[in-house]
Amino acid sequence: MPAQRPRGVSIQDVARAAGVSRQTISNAINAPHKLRPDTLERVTALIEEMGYRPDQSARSLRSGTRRIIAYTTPETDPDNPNALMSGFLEAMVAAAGEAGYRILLVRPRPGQSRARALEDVIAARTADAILLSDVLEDDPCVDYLHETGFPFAVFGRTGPGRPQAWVDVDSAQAMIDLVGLLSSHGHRRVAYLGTSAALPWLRHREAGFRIGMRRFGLAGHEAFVDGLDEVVAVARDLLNRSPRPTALVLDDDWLAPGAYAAAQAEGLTVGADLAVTGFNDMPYTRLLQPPLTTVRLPLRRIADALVSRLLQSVEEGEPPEAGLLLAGDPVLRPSMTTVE
Amino acid sequence: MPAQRPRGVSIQDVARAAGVSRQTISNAINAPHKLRPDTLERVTALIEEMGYRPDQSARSLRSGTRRIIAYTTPETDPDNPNALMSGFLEAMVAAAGEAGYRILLVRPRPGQSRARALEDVIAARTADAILLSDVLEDDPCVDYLHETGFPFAVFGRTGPGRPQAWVDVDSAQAMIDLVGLLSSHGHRRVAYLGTSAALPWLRHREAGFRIGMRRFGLAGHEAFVDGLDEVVAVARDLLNRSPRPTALVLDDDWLAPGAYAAAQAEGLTVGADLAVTGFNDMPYTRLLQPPLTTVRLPLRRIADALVSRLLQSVEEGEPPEAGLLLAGDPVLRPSMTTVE
DNA sequence: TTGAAAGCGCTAACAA
DNA sequence: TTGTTAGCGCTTTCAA
Repeated sequence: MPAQRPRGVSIQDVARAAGVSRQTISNAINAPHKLRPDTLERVTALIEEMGYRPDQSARSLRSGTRRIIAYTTPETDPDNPNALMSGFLEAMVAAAGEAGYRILLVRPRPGQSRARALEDVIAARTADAILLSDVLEDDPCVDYLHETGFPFAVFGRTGPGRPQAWVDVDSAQAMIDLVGLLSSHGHRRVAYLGTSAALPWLRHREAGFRIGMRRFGLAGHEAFVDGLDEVVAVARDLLNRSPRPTALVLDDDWLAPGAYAAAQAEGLTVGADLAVTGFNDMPYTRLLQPPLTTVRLPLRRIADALVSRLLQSVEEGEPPEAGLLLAGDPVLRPSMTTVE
Repeated sequence: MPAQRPRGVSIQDVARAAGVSRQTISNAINAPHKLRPDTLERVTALIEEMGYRPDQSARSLRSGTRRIIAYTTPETDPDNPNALMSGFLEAMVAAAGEAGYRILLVRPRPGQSRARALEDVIAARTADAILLSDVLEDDPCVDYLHETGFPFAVFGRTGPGRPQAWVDVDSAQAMIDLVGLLSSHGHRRVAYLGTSAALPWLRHREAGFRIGMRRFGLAGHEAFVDGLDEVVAVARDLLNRSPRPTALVLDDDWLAPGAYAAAQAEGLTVGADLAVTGFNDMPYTRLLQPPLTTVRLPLRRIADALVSRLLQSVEEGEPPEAGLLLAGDPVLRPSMTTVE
């Protein structure tokens, strides 16, 4: 039996204290220009003094708007918490906050599909818009949301012929740039170490690597790891191909400690005999010795773009017509080397 | 001018379709035992079929309960995003979800104090309870929340003589255990590398280290770094004291890559000539070569405890009387060595 | 520029 | 066991 929490000051209380109608108080907050300056000032002072804030629920019920963006948090493998999430969320909270929105974390209950959780959010009018990330190419959530017409946006990509309410990093181009950077540092033999999971963003990076290699006329090999334990062995194997590569491109920063260990085991010094590059600019990459050259995702710009699309959908009722691809920024650090 | 989003099916619609009153529909959802089985079944089927979900705002307005926990996200230094946050949030979302609550991320607006942001949450009746983390010992938010009587809980600690609605890791004990572990592996000379920031949890770890050193009769030195760039130099200096320490205890995993590099620069092999231990069990510690011995925080148990305290406050109106200290789990990995 | 009336969708309290 | 009534606090609409 939840105790009935004492309710705070209501619009009525303030109105009585000010000797005006409730409507005047409401206007002071929602449409200040409608009040005479002196009334406005008096009322505003009183609102501040009494600590009045409109009740969120009442306001939402009446106006039909919640000022909340629901974000379905991807279920993270506890072994590999998506460290990126904290940076992305961070950016989303900031971007949404500036627009007067807050982020509500929604997790499907055990056994419940993500689409079903979203259905709950929509039907219960919990949020004004929904944000998705970590979607697969044919994710049913995207179609479901599109059908309902509910405002949503995706961090990631959706295939052609599907709703294009997404914002993503141009991973392929970033990878091409990285290969170009290696080429301009004199590298000719470059190996690629990737993660074997069939995740869209990983495949885009790989594709970018291949394009870059062709474009800059470089030679190399690719190898993929399935899990933590394989990293060092597979990297060593890659470093032993002949002719030996002078650079090792990783599809994710998380592989870097393994790559560094492999180099050491092969008697190579990263940053001198071997260049290594990563992807994502995780915080710890700057602490590796030598610090890792990698690609930084423009999280804040991504978040801003997502929020602006979301709000456009909410306010105009029109979903965005095209996806938005933002450039990643290569970050040059000492793990890069120059080859004569 | 926000478009008036079409409202979905209401309780009225379902009631009409079922030929019963609204109250019966409400009861089917909130107090099923009050209905005759056949009525319940009929109504439930109809609810499912029509996709009816009670409007969150209307429900909240009427019942005074929001089923939301507000979490003020600490403002993260973009240079050092608290990678822990994602793991903690993850656990909180899961724990709260099981209790039927969701997490709302609240960030003070620029220039706004955290206490002020909390005041907004309370006055606007946005949430049923508030969760704080990263509080300092004399954090004004804690006193403010205590005075208001609003349900809240803290991940971290508050000083004696202050509200005790907190759950924390017993960092000191974990550190003592770690030193004990080193002692039992034959180590006699152990160095401590810490972060100089005056954060409570770091000071607890340091205190635990000292207690452990005394208790096990070990000798050693302490040194502190102020930033990223100092790590390797300070660690090398520590390794050069004579007699040379056989183990290096870090107050946080983030120092580990620097410690490994320092060892290498000194011609030492971590896991053979030198033991290194960390704190927090960040995901990448398992990828270091050798994988790092560290302390895992029981995030899920912390989250469960926080949620249960929060709900107790909400439901009984009684704040918890004592803090709860949970044990951290030392995780033994190959960076530990045995000394003859 | 201000005020009065209506009602958003729901559930608590009570009546049948 | 079910239905009726009232009203949570606010904003929209319309009238003064």
